[in-house]
Amino acid sequence: MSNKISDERKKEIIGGFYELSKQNGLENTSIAKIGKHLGMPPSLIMHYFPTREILISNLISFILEQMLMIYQPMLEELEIQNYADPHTFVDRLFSRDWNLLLDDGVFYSCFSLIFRNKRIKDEYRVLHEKLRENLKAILDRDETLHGKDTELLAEQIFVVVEGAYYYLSMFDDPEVYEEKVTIFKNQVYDLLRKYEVQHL
Amino acid sequence: MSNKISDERKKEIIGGFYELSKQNGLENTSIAKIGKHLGMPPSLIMHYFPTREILISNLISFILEQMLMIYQPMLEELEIQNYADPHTFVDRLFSRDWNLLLDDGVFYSCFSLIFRNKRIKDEYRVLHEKLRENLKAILDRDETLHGKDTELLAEQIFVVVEGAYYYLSMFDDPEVYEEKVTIFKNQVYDLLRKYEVQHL
DNA sequence: GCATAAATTGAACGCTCATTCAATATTATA
DNA sequence: TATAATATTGAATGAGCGTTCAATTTATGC
Repeated sequence: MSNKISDERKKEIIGGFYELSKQNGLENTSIAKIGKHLGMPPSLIMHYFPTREILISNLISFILEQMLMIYQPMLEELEIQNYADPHTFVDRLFSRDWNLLLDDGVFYSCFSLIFRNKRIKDEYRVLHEKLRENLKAILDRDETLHGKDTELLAEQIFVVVEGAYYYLSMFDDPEVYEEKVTIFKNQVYDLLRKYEVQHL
Repeated sequence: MSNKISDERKKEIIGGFYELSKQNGLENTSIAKIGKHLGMPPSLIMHYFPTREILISNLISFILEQMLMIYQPMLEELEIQNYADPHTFVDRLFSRDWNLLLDDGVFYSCFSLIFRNKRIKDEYRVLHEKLRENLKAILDRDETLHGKDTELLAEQIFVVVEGAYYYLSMFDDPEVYEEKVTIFKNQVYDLLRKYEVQHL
């Protein structure tokens, strides 16, 4: 029911903003450049996003929505089988799938804004809590983990995943990269195993 | 022997750059603003740092040097006693000490540049490798860990530390913050214990 | 103390920035 | 079809940006 043209244009603009930020960096992407890229005057962009701050705020919402998409295939599986293998999900977290959804450079540029903007910080925190809650939901359906503190386990798994993402982004050599991925993946498997074993 | 005035001025400029970036963000800190802050014309800044890129490059070197200072008190202890308790060091990593040395906002702003600048990426990677090597050196002097893969252990410890730093920066409530710090600290203790136990 | 080099100044450059505004074109409503 | 609302245009604004340069002050070495 809501205004269709308006919504489409907004999506288009945020998409262009994201694309250019990916190429040239967030700090080098001006409203004029977005306009040129999309073939529209800067004034049209400012019609939909009255200030640059609002524009950035919307880019961040877009980015955080993208992040949640890592669960997309998992949720379908959950619906069909009422179960999803935690190990498979961990593999997925460490695969390149996430990079396909979201550019790391843009992500960390936006992340660095949390330190001077409380609203952005809150938005990031909520996203990270959602990521953990979703993992907890997956863990809760695994019977080997029944009765365990899956909230704690999800927290511990994700802190390794996030540390790994951060650290691995410094390595270009695919061989070294894969070697390190294996280490961190095993580190998470150990956590899962530790919880499973306590059950016996 | 080297030029004293020049070196002092350079330090002063980088210091001012860092201070203003802390307050207003890296992307909002211009050469003119640094000049005004330090009471010198922008042309003097450009005399010592011919381009803004070079200025940023030097800021990053400064920041990474600051990070290594987390080891300062530890190295003295190592020299005196030829031993440093790994648990004490882990506590130190999770304390606020690191935040005193370095502002998180500036740190992550600079970090986000690794994705479009290979030289910065390399510099960050080298720093992180140093952090791990230093921890390995501490672990190697602990007899309960003798003969163990301390390189792997250091890697696994730091990935938790780095994930924790990232995630914890989203929490302002001191109570929640402390609760989560405890979780991640225990996670690292578990890693240490796991390696120690295997020894018996 | 004089020559040379280094440090410092201040004015100026062209460019890009986010933002504004009034005018026009398009679409929706009645 | 007339009217109102929305979408789009293009030109203009002043401020701030990184950078250049020639001139001047200060320090250094002989």
